[in-house]
Amino acid sequence: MKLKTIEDFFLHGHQFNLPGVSVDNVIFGFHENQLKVLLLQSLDKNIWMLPGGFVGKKEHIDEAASRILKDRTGLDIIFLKQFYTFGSPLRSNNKILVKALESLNQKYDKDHWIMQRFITVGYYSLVEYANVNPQPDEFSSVCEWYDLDPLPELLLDHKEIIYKALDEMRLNLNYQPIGYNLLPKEFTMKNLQSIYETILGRKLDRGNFNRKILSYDILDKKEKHYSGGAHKAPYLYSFNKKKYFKALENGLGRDF
Amino acid sequence: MKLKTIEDFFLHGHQFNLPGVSVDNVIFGFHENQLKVLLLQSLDKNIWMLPGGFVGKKEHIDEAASRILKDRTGLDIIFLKQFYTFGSPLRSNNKILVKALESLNQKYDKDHWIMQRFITVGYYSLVEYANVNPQPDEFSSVCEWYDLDPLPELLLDHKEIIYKALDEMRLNLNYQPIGYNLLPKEFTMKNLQSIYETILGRKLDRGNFNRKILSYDILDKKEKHYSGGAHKAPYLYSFNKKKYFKALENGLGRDF
DNA sequence: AAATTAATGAGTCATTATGACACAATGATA
DNA sequence: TATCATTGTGTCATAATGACTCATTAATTT
Repeated sequence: MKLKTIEDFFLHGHQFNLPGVSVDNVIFGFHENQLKVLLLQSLDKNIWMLPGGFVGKKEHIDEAASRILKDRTGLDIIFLKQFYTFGSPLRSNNKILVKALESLNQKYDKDHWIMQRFITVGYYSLVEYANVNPQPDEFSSVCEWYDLDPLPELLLDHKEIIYKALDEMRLNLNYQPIGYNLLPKEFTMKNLQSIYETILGRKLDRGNFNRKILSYDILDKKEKHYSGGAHKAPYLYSFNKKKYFKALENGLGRDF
Repeated sequence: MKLKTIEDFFLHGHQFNLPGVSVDNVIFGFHENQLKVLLLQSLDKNIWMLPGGFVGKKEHIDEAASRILKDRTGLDIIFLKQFYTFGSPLRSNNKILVKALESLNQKYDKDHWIMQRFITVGYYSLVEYANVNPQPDEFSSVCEWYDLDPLPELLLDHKEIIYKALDEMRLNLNYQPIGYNLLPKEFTMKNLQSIYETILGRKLDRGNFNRKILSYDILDKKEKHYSGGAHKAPYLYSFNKKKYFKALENGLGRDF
């Protein structure tokens, strides 16, 4: 089979005219044993949305995700995981963007790329709430942490994206260690357990959690004990950086 | 923070100019206890590549993947799984495509979308070798099954894509049933075991495999026995369609 | 027709992983 | 000094896993 005319190919039963590519970040924050998610409020104050943006011409999608994360949170180089790509044609013209453009007397005709529909590559990360100073972007008035339950009215399929990210993050607890960027250099086993419990949304048995985590062999036990709290002083642990990142790469045991 | 000019936004430290979106399918074929992968040979016969294509203007990316699968194999509605999105900027201008266009005196300037770099959403599927009649597309002369080891020289990062697909498919054996579209209505446990062994690339214990699969509760045991082979006749099984697709949706147990 | 053969069905058994729970030790607080 | 909540450690029953055994059986051979 040979190529006849280029139109033959492009219009072969389909309207080929490329959708654009954007990135949406689901940034979970860990605060007082609660999961929050970072959201932006549109300029007209009606709708919330995930921090996201277009992918630069010569930019790796992973870099675009990092850049957006940094712009919204000030955070650098942290664990960002691509979890799914959303490609429904209903993810069409970003009405918020179009509105914003119109309000500034910026108009683009239907063929301009900005008016096309977008494919969105989703990334998630889990960051320490206190380290973040949320910054709104050009299309939003507010950027802040929001409780996962209940979520406000969200743009397009952003609610679906958040739930999918949560599912994937939970699944991934069985394969990859977590907590390195969420805990101080030295921490107690209870601190770490709280993170797992918060993500999973359920309590875990203390003894069994201990056994499991220690079997991963990514922690160093300190001689020092924590003091300051009431009652018996727990041991302090730190992540063994080398083993942690090796496990992040190669995976761990399974199942919580 | 407010939007000043649109250029402000688009050029805010980055060259925004959208990459395009394409889909690449990694189609594994199961034949005589070997895994094959469907590849296309470029018109100039130098390089092999994965079947792929652009995403239509109003097309869901999942549909684009299905369409490409159907065009290359004639197969309809089978299990296609999105596994990763490849977004390196080095995935630039498809030289094969450009060459093909030039050879047909089709030229496009640098700004035409077809000359942009592409983001590729990867899908994989596992199909029955014998059901497929491979069809080359407009940019290829040959479409055929190729052994996984060794792979020929491949376009861009297509080798990486294939290995990633294989990894993901193996991981997924722990979560989703497989085999429905690979086996006749009635089959023996050995038939099914062969599929798992082929995908995993290692032998499994017969008794343990039996126990594990039956614990999934997706098979119906037939009263009839298989006859035709030498030696003791094994039971025949069939997938319980309802249970199978429920498990495909909700997941099964873990670990092989 | 009987013996042979090799794959099957159905188990056993040791080891490991998991979930639920128990209890003594401890260190701040009363 | 006694209290008390939390911690470190361990037990125990159950489930899951990996390696293996053995009688059964249907086609093939003798």
